[in-house]
Amino acid sequence: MNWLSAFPRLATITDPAWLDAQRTAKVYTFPSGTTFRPGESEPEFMLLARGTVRVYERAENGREIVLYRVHTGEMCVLSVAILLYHAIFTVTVVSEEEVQVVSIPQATFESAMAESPAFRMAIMSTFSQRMSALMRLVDQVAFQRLDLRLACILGRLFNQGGIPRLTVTHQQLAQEIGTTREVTSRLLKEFERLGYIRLHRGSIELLSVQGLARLSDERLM
Amino acid sequence: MNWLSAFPRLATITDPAWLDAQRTAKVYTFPSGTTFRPGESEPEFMLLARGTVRVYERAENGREIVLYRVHTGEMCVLSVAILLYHAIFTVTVVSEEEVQVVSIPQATFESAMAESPAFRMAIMSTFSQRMSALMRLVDQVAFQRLDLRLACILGRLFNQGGIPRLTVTHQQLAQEIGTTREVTSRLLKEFERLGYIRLHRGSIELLSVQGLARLSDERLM
DNA sequence: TTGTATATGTATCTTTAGTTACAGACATCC
DNA sequence: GGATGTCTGTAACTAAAGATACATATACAA
Repeated sequence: MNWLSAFPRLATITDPAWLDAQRTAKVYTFPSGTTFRPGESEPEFMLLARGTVRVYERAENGREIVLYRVHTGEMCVLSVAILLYHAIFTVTVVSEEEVQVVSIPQATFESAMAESPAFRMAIMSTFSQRMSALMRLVDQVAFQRLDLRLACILGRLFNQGGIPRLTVTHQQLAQEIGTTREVTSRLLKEFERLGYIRLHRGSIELLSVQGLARLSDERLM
Repeated sequence: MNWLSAFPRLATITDPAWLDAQRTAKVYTFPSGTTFRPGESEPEFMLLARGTVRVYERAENGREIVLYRVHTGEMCVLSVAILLYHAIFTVTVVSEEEVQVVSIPQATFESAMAESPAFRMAIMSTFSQRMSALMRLVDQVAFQRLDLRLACILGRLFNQGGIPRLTVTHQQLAQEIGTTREVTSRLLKEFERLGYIRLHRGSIELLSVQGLARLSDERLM
């Protein structure tokens, strides 16, 4: 049960049904860029032991918007909704790096849900967080201008990375916020003109945290 | 337990903990237009025994967008998220008609969650449905033009009503889809010009289902 | 070195949506 | 009837975002 260490919270749960479920788990490794279509394969409960996956919607014309990410140590609520309620999603899931996916079969997952209160709570907690994040996202997309949303994303990414240099293309940023590459380039250029960032091929350098923050902090992240 | 009849699914559950919770329930009646701020009052689990409430986000400038509605016989997942995880929401909830709200205190709700698998499943099912609806909403807002979204809403409302006459103001429709009254009026006028609807003061008459459908059916509801 | 693929820059134009600023219509309550 | 409030119509303007159409630039590989 090597993978368990990625899930500190779940690792403390000692209910027999959950321990049982652990034993039936299979661990798969997928390379970066693997796409998953929720509901296509045999439904199993999925957890992410390593890496990050991006959950996004894609429009007919190819534009995309990121709904949220699942990070190391998090659970996939989509798989829960599909398992328990045959929910249907139009989203795509793609790994952003090499990922280790833990997969637990329906039967033992359902036992764990039924018999382990702590496991249950962990699942529902994730549901609840995703819900509230999605609500905020609707608000942002409906009412926030693109430049502010872009500044937000940049701020968050710089923050996560820890270093003042982001390895990301304009296209990727566009797909993050649901617009096109050209629009993103235009906005980024404007940020550069204002002295907040410096643009390089394939990466962006942070010059002024304050500048970006002035834009994005006024609005909620 | 008069109110139970509004919840056919929950009424069939006979687990003692849930029966217990039922006994601790209080029923309140609120007039149309009552607004609730999730997280403001003492957290309790809420169900809607009668009426409809609208859950929406409001921007600083007053514009609003509807996230979803809770109808008679449905449960409020916001109250669950707040109860169990102290989740924070920026949404507003308002009754659209006189509503009967069933309120169950934290203690007995948690027992029911812990000890009644069927009750649990009902809750999680609602979570799962709201999640998938919110994801589609993000997609719509990000990629769908306003006229299509308006046509969708009109189609749905005409359908629900059953009659070819809708009692709704342009302002209300604007607040449904996150835009302003003027824009809505413009779009409606265009629909009228195309012969799909006829506009009256405070109501809209359906002339051509096909017309609206041609607009909205191409895209998913 | 010469392709080839990817990434970016940018100008121009169009479309969509939001804003401003009223005018007029209708409803209701004194 | 007159006052008041709500609802609708609409023109004119602005702003934001999307689309089009290339020109460069860089990286990497053959």
